[in-house]
Amino acid sequence: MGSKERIQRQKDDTRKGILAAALQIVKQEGWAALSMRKIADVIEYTAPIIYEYFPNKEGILLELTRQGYINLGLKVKEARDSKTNAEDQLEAMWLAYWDFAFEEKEYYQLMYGVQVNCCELYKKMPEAEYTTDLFYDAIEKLLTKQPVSEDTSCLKYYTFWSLIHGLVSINLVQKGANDEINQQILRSAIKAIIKTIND
Amino acid sequence: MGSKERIQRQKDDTRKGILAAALQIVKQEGWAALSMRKIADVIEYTAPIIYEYFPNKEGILLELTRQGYINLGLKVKEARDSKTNAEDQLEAMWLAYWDFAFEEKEYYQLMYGVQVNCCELYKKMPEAEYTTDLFYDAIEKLLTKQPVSEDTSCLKYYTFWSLIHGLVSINLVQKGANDEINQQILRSAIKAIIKTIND
DNA sequence: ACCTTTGTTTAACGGTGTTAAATAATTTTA
DNA sequence: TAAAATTATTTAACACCGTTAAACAAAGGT
Repeated sequence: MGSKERIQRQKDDTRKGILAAALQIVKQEGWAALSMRKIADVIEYTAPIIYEYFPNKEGILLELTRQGYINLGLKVKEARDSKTNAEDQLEAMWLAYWDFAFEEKEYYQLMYGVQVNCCELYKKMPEAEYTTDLFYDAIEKLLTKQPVSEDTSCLKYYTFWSLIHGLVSINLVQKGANDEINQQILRSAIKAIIKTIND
Repeated sequence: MGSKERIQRQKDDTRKGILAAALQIVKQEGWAALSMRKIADVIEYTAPIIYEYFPNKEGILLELTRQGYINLGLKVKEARDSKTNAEDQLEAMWLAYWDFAFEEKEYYQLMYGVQVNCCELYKKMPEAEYTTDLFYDAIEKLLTKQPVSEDTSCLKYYTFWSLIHGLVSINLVQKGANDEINQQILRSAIKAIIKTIND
């Protein structure tokens, strides 16, 4: 009965199709325009069929969020492995984070933007922790004062993240900004924080 | 005919009532739960009456945004005037900005959060520029290299704003964070940026 | 008292997420 | 192969949303 597997494959395909359709709509019309019926139109089904694959609309968003975190993690890891020096690694990692935010704008908005439930997100989404851990490790390598206190690395991590996330947020909504200035802010601020990392 | 004025006063009251009702609903149930019909319920009218006072829902949000910018401007100015030293002024101003974000959480979310139209916002909202100008002035006072180039102060302003806005955003969605750590990040980062303001 | 203007509501349109019931297609069983 | 059971899919409906046009009520002016 190989038909069982064929059917399963078809089901997997429609599931992927739903996610792809959602992303396509969002890229064309933005998050506000995403609706179950539009997704159904794209995959050439009617809306209720989607509920055979996802519990509800939020389930779709959650899955896309998960994909986003996995992709971001890969990019950041890749950036780290492209350098040997610890400082260069950390800088490259944040630049990769930055690039991801704009290359995968829709994903980033979903992951850090119009979030609904956030407190419970980290529990449901271990994938989100992976990227965080990468940054923590990189920061702790730069901390000379041993043993590294949890508070110190946490503080440094949040300082970095705040700056870059803030810069990203501002640029995602206020498109008019100059890209050169962004790069200047980004690089100089990262260097400045790295410099003061052992204060 | 003093009744004309009495009627106008009543109209103004219902207009304020609409805004107050909207804010009340948002504070109780969040921005996602705000609807025209709910507002109507609170002010004890039916929904269409709101359209006598605002062109549409966005009009209400726009007015609340305006109020937010005015309030923020006042708070920041107040903070500036509480100090004499230029460095202390700038620090106090950003701390006031920070406090506003959490004291008036709903306003801040509206002003910088789930924004819809942003490119056209600054044209329609001169109030938004007031606060920006305050910060620009404070930053330029600290710049020793004269004449002050537009690019430099812009760069410094965005660095500050990114950091603080990022920190605020993260804390508005991820409530679990420790407030002491936030204050530590905030103060140390502000001081660090101020220190490197003439690099 | 009538007419006009103003204030307010009711009803409706097209849209949203979601669910239950009805139907169509497929597979299993006799 | 024909009937039964299971699965896939759709239709119809519910309650909500923003918004608008028409109907209705109340007040004002003549």
